[in-house]
Amino acid sequence: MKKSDRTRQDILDATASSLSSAGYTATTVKSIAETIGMQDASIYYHFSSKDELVGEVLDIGTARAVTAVDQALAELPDAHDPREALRVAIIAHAEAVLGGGDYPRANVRTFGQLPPDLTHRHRQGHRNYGQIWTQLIDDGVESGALRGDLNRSVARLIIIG
Amino acid sequence: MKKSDRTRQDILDATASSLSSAGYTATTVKSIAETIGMQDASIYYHFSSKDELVGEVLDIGTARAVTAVDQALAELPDAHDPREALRVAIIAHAEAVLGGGDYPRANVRTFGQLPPDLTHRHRQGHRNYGQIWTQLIDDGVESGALRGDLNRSVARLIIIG
DNA sequence: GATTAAATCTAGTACACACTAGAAAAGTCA
DNA sequence: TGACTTTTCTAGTGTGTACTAGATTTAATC
Repeated sequence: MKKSDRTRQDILDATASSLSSAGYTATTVKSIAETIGMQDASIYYHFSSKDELVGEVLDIGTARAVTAVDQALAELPDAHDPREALRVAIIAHAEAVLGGGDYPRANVRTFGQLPPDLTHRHRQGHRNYGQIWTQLIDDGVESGALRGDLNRSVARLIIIG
Repeated sequence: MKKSDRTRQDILDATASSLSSAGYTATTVKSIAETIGMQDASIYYHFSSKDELVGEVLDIGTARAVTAVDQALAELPDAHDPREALRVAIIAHAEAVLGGGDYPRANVRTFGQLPPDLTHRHRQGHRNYGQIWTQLIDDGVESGALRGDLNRSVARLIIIG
């Protein structure tokens, strides 16, 4: 039970690395296998398809971004300025995406190049993440800390791309 | 000599459309041919390879963006504020990229998913375009209209992505 | 209208890719 | 060790892709 877990992790790591630097198409099952010194067919003992593997990597990436932002917000004092909340959230997000390792970066790098199935499968995860930001922005507007006439969707887009 | 030019244009248009909406990988020679009611093999009478075709589309796209920005700048009064120049340039750029048709959009959509050869081939074109912006930003800084402590590379990145 | 040139089509090849089946090896534990 | 399980490998299949060769049709020219 141990060996399998380690190998599985190696596969995930190699996939995240390749996705984040080379994108979806250039990330082949063969190239992943080569990175960890395996035959490509052996990957399928651990994952039933390339897209299941990629999907898991992307899920981990969004989960990490969510965790990073949640944690940053949790560390705020109880009574905090909505602007301050937005500020630390933006920083946490940027750090996760830019410097937080391959998993969150894989999401950004492969955005717009995934096959329809994968795109659809992860829409929910993205919606959940977007929800956090919608809330932060709404808080800011309603408390008067942010201008009420800003386009909230656009603001969200600018922040999280 | 006439028929060929029209067909060639049709192929370019169909390719630009597909690239801008579906990206590089999903844009197959067969799908392009189908769009204009041809067999995929017939494309090769007009273009020697998929990448030559795609390359031409991308070249047209960057050329249009350059033209749009140049033209906007040319319409400024002789003595103009560097900030004003930057402003009209940004607007011209955004209009070209977002609403200026499939060719400029193809560049944005396929960014980061092109095969190495194509990426390399268009680096010069991108550099030239970036040069315009570097100049605009430098003008702004040197005339004192923009803050001198801003990171010019980052500023350029923010504007043109 | 006949002859030549241009343009497209039919019918393939070659290759890279995801993926499968079953044999072989490596690991586990009595 | 020996029986059993887990993991990996060898050797393929099928499919979609870019691309080619040569026949065939369509357009242009005399």
